[in-house]
Amino acid sequence: MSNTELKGTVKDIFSAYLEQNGHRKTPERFAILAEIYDYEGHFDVESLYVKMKNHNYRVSRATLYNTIDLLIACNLVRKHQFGKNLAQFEKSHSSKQHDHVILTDSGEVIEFCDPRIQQIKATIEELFNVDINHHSLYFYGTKKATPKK
Amino acid sequence: MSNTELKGTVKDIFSAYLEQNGHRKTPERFAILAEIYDYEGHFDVESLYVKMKNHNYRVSRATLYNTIDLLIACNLVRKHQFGKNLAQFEKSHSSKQHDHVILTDSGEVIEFCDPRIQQIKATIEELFNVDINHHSLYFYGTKKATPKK
DNA sequence: TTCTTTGCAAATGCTTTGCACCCAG
DNA sequence: CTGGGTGCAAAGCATTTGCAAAGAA
Repeated sequence: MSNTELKGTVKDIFSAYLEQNGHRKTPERFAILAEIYDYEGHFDVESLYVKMKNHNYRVSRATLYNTIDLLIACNLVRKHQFGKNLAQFEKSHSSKQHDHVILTDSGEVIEFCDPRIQQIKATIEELFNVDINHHSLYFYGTKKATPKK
Repeated sequence: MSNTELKGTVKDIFSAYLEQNGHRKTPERFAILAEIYDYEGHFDVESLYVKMKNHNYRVSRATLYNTIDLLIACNLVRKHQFGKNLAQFEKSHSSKQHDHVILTDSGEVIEFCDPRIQQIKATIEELFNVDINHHSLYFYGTKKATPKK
């Protein structure tokens, strides 16, 4: 699957979401979607704002926040708060479900996958009679002084 | 173990931490520690501020933030960001390690424990050669419409 | 045309900072 | 004494809101 096809899919999902919820399909919304899916890792609103300015696209921060909320609502974007006051975001469609290790000294963020999370999720749903929509798991730590043997 | 003894222990831990790090043992710091350990669940800075005002203790918000940072540094307090911009805190000493389920419709927070987290933690430490200091796991969901059978 | 969405700027609200005074060591 | 700590108020900064103008349906 090429990147172009992927983007097409994502655009369709967003388009369908907007339609089903009586929101208008404005060029700003699709331009923002495209810029976000151009990111590889995490980004914050300010960085996205600058990125679009550099691409000569005129958007207001208000519209960015507004559109990101819509994208979160249709699961195309995920929001993170790595302990800071600055919200971080990342695309979530067709990127493998993953969680994060944050190195508190360097600020580095490592991604990982562990299937046991899904088992815990199933237990929680059963135990508390809830439907889990999504989760976030962060491990905070530091690099070991001793090298891996 | 009585609550009084527990508080004594906590006070000693904080006292030792302050001493070892060249911080002064001010009455404000211990008063704030006591108020925080009087909470059962989560709290935010504003609520703590009001609580201390009501107990006729005069503190500034600046001191609250400052002291909470110290308490986090010696693992007596944990910080949470339940997706909001408002930081939430809770005492962490001798309260069983637990994680949270957030019901996104009602805002209710449920606590749970699952030993599999520790297994995942061990895997992560080995895999990435890191020391994990702590973690946070949040499940976001809603109550099931159908009642438990 | 109608009414949502946008951009801009002002407002909000949590948190941090500057500074003079205070007090623990 | 001395330098870190405190209260207070002002400043910072991410995010939200108000409003007139734009444009999707």
